[in-house]
Amino acid sequence: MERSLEIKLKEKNWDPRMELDVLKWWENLYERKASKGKIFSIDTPPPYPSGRPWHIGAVAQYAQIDMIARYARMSGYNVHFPIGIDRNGIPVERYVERTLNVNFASMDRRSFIDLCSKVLDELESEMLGIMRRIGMSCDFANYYRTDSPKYRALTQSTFIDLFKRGLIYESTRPNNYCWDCKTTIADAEVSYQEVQGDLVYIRFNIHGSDGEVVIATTRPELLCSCKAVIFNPDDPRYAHRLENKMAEVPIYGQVVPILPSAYAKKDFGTGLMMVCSYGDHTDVQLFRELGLEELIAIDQTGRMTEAAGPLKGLTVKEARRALIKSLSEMGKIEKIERINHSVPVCERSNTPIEIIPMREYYLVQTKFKGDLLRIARKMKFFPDHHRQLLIDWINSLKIDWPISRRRYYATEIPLWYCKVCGRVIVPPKGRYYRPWDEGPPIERCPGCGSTEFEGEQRTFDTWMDSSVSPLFISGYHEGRRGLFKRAYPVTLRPQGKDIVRTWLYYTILRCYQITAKPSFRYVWIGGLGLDERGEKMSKSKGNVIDPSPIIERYGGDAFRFWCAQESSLGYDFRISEARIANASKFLNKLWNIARYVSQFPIPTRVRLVSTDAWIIDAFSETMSGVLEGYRKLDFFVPATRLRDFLWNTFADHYIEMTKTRALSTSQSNEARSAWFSLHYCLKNSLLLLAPIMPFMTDVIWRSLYDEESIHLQRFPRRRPNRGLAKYTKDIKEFNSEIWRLKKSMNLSLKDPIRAEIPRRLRLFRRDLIDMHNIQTS
RNA sequence: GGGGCCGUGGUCUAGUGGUCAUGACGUGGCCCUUACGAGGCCAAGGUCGUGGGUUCGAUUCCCACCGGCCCCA
Repeated sequence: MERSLEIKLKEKNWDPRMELDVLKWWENLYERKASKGKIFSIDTPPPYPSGRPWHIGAVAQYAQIDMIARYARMSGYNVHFPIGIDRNGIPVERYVERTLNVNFASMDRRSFIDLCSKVLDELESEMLGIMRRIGMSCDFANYYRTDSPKYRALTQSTFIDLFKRGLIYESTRPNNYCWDCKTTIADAEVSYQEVQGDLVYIRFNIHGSDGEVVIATTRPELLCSCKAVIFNPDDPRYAHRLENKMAEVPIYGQVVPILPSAYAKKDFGTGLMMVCSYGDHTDVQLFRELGLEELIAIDQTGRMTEAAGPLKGLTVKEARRALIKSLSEMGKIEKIERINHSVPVCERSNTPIEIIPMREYYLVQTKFKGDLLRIARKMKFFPDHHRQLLIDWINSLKIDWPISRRRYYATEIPLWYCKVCGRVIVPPKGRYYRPWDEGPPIERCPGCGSTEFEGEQRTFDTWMDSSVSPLFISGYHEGRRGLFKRAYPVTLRPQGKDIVRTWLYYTILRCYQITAKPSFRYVWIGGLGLDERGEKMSKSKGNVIDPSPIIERYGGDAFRFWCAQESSLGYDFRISEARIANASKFLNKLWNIARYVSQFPIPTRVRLVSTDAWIIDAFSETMSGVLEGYRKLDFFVPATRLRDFLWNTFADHYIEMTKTRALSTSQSNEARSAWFSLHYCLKNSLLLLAPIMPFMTDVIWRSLYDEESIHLQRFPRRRPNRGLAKYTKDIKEFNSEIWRLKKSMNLSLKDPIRAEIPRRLRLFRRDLIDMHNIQTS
């Protein structure tokens, strides 16, 4: 039989538009061959549609999560890869307020909810479109929404359970309050911003004497709520001298104790600190410890209260300015310093938060710290060192989790109150309740028999919803005997390191409270996508990159390959179009390697020529590194190892060394051995690259090797090693040497040259002679 | 103030207690070489942040410092 010289891959270059046909061909792919293996379930992060464009770093993370799913499938697991969209909470409300110029508080609740829902639908479909386009293999047909009645019913059911078990309580205590969002927020939702501010040095008279003390503060407007002054007991300036003394607060005139406390920082300001309700968390702590009586200086609109006397009705900023003016007129200001300090802000609106006592519901969490630390140590982390992020956060918890919010687009707290006796009505779990819009599930109050009820107006912190995603995806709400029994704990939680203290922490807490088990076996923590200079992307900085045009230009595979080879697991990575463009060159290289190989028949039985045995060994060596990288769920390793092998060894050296044999028209063993090895390396490389570059590998695979998709195949196993990989370096050096020599002699690469083949490379003598057209003596 | 990560040719990035430290981009030169010019070959370019210590030997381990990023208070 004469070998046909036909190249099976017709297109000279890989065109990303070819991916669109592949997408169509893939429809219902995994239904064709359901795996019977063990369940590998992935708690895919439900992305939050909070605006356009979607963060390109997030898209990169989803691409990597898809690689995990594909790797697990090709390793024989029965992969559960759901996809949901997180639609609850403040971000969308703020997006609606901003883009449509409305305010939730001054709108009909139902209309506002409709607006949010509509906006979410639009943003959601764009995100789903991008996910499909980059080749994600999650279960799009059954995608879920966290604002669906089914999901919200689950959130409410878990709340009802915990409420009955006494893990939920209502209490009035100082809380982070954002007057801009008009709601309480949890510590996890507070971030810090470095700002310039005035450090005001205020003179206080010492009561009953002529002496005075100077106190530095950045919050002079809180003077009215000052209830104590503290100094550090180790501070020689004040110890003994100020003990048992009282201070007179300027303007307001209250006389307050001067007390020793380790909270006073000796080197800040004058070392004296005024304790007010409430400037920061230290104040909260001190009021509690010293048993001081709080005075509310700032109200829920961010304005000064009655207690502030002449400042009443002013905003915090106005009050600060006005107070400084009065103090200085009275000669009570020693000096004002400009300083940089960090202020706590609401992470949604960037507004400085105020600490205001509010009545809110709390979920008990502090007494679970020990259990959660145990779980954190038990779960396997990829990479391991990111476990510390979780442990540090758990250790830093000091108060229970405030879970009620005064917003609209969120899951409702499913409670009613009897208007007469105030009894709390808890509904049976199982369905979705909206107490602001519907009556309670009972006719009469079991306490007093009244028929008048009031529905709870507040909603949940959105993390109350997100934190039960492992229960939702494993079918907890459909009964504990079916899927749930096999699919929980969930195998893997993949997510970004920026939401360890929220999503990861809250999930572990909530699922432990409900199931008494860890929610995951493995936790995979990805790094953050930064801009090309290594800075965080943000709309205000103007350095965001829209993923859509980039993916359209370079294709899903190029995008995926880029993000796999961009940085190691868990480390932040930089994003720039130039680097994506560069990564895409490898696709073209692989395509052309495959084109070249595609012209040869695929022999089954051959006696390997030593050059061919060498490349198979070199490939085996690459493969073991690749598989190890996959086991660590770190795609940097497989991507870079395979790129390096295919480009810098297989194409540059092996293909060139074997062209004479491979392209001969004979059916000799020498030719067939080369064909076998060319196909062997290509075929197995395709399998190993399939999770990273699902489009092109499948196109090549189906053109050359099989009618069925590459994604329904198993990963290759290692071959026995003949120990020839050690020659790789020598071969490359020898080839370089000859190329350099020819260049220095001004010869073309085809021209004959006189040279000796080193003894070390005698196994490859024939091929080296043919490759370089060497004339030996 | 505490914690984490990082500092490698102009830029970005691997990596290792031990021969000439990886690769990419960029730069310069050469090349129609039976897949690939989105390519091939060759070349220039580095005191592996600074200082000290452990060691026969450190870019790698330890300490301090400087610088960057992130998180927490």
